[in-house]
Amino acid sequence: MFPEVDAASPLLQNLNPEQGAAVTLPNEHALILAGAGSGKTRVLTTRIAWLLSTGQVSSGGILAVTFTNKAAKEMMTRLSAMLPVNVRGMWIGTFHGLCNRFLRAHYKLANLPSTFQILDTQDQLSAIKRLMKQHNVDDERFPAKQTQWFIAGCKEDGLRPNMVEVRGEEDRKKVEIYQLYEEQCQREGVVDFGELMLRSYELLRDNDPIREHYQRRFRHILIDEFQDTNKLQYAWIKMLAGEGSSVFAVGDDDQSIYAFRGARVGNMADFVREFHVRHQIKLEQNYRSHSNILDSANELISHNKTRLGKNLRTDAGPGEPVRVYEAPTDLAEAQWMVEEMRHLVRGDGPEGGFERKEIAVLYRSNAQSRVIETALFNAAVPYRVYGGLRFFERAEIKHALAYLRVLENPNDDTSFLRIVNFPPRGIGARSIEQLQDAARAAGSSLHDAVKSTTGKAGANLAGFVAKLDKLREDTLDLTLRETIELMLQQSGLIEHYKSEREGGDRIENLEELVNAAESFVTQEGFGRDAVALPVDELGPGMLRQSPASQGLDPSLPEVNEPAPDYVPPDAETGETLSPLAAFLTHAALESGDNQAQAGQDAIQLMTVHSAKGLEFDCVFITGMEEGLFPHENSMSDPQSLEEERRLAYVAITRARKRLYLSHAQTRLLHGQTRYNVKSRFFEELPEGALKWLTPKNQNFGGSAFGYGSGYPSTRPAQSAGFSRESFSSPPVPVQKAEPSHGLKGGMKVFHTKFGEGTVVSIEGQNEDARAQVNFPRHGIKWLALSVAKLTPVP
DNA sequence: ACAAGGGACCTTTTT
DNA sequence: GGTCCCTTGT
Repeated sequence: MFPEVDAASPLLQNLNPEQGAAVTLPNEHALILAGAGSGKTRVLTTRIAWLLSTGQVSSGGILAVTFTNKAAKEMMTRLSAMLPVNVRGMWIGTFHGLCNRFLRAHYKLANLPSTFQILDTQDQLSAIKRLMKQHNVDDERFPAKQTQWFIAGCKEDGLRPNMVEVRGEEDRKKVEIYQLYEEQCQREGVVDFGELMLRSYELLRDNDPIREHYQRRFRHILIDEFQDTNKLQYAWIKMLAGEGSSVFAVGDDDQSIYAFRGARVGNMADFVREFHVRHQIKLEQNYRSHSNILDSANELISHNKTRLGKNLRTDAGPGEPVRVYEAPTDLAEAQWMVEEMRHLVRGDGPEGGFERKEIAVLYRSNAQSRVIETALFNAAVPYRVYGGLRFFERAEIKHALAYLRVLENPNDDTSFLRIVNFPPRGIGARSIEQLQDAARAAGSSLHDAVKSTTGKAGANLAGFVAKLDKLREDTLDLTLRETIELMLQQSGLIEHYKSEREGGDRIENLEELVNAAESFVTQEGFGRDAVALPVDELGPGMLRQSPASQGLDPSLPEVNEPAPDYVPPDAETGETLSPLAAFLTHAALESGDNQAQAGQDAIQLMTVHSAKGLEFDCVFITGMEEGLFPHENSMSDPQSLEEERRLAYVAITRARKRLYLSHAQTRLLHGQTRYNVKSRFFEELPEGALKWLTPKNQNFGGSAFGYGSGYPSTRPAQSAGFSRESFSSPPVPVQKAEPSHGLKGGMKVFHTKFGEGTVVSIEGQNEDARAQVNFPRHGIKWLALSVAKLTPVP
């Protein structure tokens, strides 16, 4: 009688055999190795749809976890297109979003106030700085950034202060700060991102009825991007997986690029071992790229030693070769690219015209985007840069949110400090110090300590708090929109930015905040993630889903699941958050879209990291140079070098039809000209799939310093002639004798470490070039020009 | 109290 | 080169 394959067969129609096998696996733990472009999201969503439509589980019995809000949304959208199911009520979301939901439902058991707010990375850093100042921690020896990294790292490993191994004085101090930080957060009723995970995990671990309840409830746990899970997330999954649950983990070890933030690829192997996984399926059929691109990716990644092993294949045919370009400078690289793009967009090549939004420029680090932006800007080509500040991270928005947070929770000292003198109202550092002393003495929040302050400073502070308290009262009966509007007026934010010269954009953003709140309340049905679970969602009503009663397609089968014998106490109240609190949570968990002009047809610029999961017809990977890609900080350690290689693999597999790899001989970085050798990754690509647009080992004539004094914005584009095969003409003509570094004996040069010196002699060519330089203070040195930072001094 | 200027810093990023 | 943070000057 089960599974009802007939009912589900339309779902399976367009799947290849491996995908179909993955979707219809029995109710046991499974690991799906899903290569780039192999239809991973499709398999995940179809698996859920298949489980539901064959009556193996009700929608309440599914837990599906992703890393990003975008991925979670995508999953819900696709799922609701496949089945008439209420995805909003389902437990589909990000790790942090779901943990938030869980903690909201059980805030008492988790020892949190019902109004707890979430600290983002910025908030966390300022909280740590404040704490360190208060306890006179030497910020030379313990930089706040490093402390933040330490605390986040501990939490990712599931370690509370008392569990951290202490080896030496340094460690002891760090742990002490960690301890103090925890106490501060608890006092203020705030949690950071790591805390959302850790506290959820601990509640599951320590509370048997709760754990057993959720274990019984979630029959199927599906994890996306499993290679990116950290130690704590893996432990959390283990807690939730009970006797009868099946964990369906989907991931790609070759795309693991987040080790630096705690991701453990090893979780995949651990999962297979600890869960006794019997079903492993590889999805190797790629539906994205032509084979020259895929062969390049396969060949490159085969140089990694630690792999589970996987080879992508395609039916799409070889397609075009991967084009490789070498430029004399980063500026020339950018200009060549812009010229190439113009042809691509116009479509005067063998391929038809490409849309601009189907062309992406990828780079290893954000600093590289500037030259490219300059070139695009000068050529009047529309472009869009990903990354950077997002909406809810902008200063003016953070200020506005801080006002709202203090309304919601007066004990939130981080927010209080952010706004106590913003806009300026005569409360300076001295007053704030006094207030902090008073608060510490009384063991209270800053807000509550105000009443015990005296004098002129006290009067100012009292005035501020009175204003806040009045605003809180006045907004009690208002809608979210009205609350925000009143706050914007009363806080003086609008007025302050009006008087500022550059304040126009900021005011626009603040107005946009009102819109964001409005659409949050209406469209978003205000905050799936932020609302505590209504009791029926945990009760029998949810577990014995009755599709008809929800207005759903009655063909979804009834599921016979045991009614829960236990309902968690917290959930009984059916308590929900105020719209304001819900909105604040939303703001913290979903930092908002990157940029406004999303719909525009523009060239896409982003780091390789942010390109993960995306695909484009045409991809330029720029700055393929030693020290940049692979990054210099990752070159010495074999492990991180492998991660760099995976990063390159991710970059290559973004391209559907056309791929360019480029590098420059010299590059202006941090205000210094650097001589870079082309990336070792070029040697790891199949020669047959490549097409060198520039001679493979050429030597550029002319001075590399020709542009050193500043970027001439109107440098003539190099590409005049355009051949049918490739749009590019050879770059700067090879002129002859003068070597690429442009150094000559007798020249005065500047070195960052050794200062000014005189070139004595030069030896070797290109990457081997070395110069003998006489430094008055350090003597005569031999310097490898590909490494040393030498700038000519006029 | 606050604005303007000097100096160190500088992978990758989501939540 | 650009940003953030701290110091200095009014």
